[in-house]
Amino acid sequence: MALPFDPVAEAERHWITHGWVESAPGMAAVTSVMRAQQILLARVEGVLKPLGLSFARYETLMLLLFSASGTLPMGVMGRRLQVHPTSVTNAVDRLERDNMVARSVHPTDRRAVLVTLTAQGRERAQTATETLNETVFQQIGLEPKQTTALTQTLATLRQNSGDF
Amino acid sequence: MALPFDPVAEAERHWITHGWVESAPGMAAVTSVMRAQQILLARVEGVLKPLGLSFARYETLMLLLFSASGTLPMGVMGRRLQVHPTSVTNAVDRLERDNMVARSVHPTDRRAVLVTLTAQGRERAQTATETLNETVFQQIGLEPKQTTALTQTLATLRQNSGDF
DNA sequence: GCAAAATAGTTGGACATCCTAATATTGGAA
DNA sequence: TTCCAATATTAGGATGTCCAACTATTTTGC
Repeated sequence: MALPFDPVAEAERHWITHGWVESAPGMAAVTSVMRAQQILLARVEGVLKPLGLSFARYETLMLLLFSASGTLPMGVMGRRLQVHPTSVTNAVDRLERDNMVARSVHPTDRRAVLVTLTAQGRERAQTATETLNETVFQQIGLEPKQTTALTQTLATLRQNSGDF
Repeated sequence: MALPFDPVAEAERHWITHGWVESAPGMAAVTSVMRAQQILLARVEGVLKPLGLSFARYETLMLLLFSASGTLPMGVMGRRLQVHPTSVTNAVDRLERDNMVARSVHPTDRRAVLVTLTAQGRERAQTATETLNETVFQQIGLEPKQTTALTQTLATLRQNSGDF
């Protein structure tokens, strides 16, 4: 038996009690997203940690894995992942240190740095993905219909926030 | 016209291409939650930063605001907020330095530390909430029905993950 | 052509968060 | 009483984010 106590629902009741009725549903939704992210991130990182990866670095590897040549400029990666340039530098530093990617100079623009997936990085990305698929993505705690509905609703939210 | 490019949808296509069909919906849902959280957190922290608050410290203040006496032991706060004891210590350190809360010794259990909301902290929490309500919670980018559906779906996910 | 502006990436510093481990104090149970 | 559990703090390490400044390179505009 679970605890008879949902922090989000309780916060929503407090919001209504304080007269913030119109904001209560939005607050509950935002708080729910925050908690769900915390739960899912913990599960994902629990899988990745033994493999020497964080979620940020895993995303970086997968971006390269999905690119045709396994090579992308730093700037492109930052924009695709929607993170600060320094975060890309940081992630690539660690991945390079662990021999999962390699840096090289862009042939026609010597300001740019190309990042290439190594064989080891490719293998690690695939191993991580298989484990994530089995232990997290195939059992996120929702029925198939709810899962797709969640993705669609969040797509609307993201689109209305200018995410794409 | 928005960009014709949703990173989540693209990742889902890649998943299917690689034969990870059964995991694709879950991956899309998890990635969507991650991105949505990033977007919402940025909006919330944009409001809170000028007020000298982070989201974690805001949640700490609200927890005290909603308690009957405005006073709670550290341990209770950590469990309610689901964060590590050291994070509570850190948050309370900052809030106490800014005179928004005060520490005191528990009258009957001298191991425990009580945290009390100050008048200034109460005022700051209310100001922050009013701004958040107007600029974030009342316009999260979803219709009312979608908003409540999102909250409910995430409640199911959280419950199935043992969140409550 | 050449100086100025823009771009790509890195660096160092400041912060926030989480974790682990160790510590001091206190409370409760055998 | 003695041992074990609980409460909170501290210190140190790892991660990630953001900002400002910096180098190197490329592009732009006169």
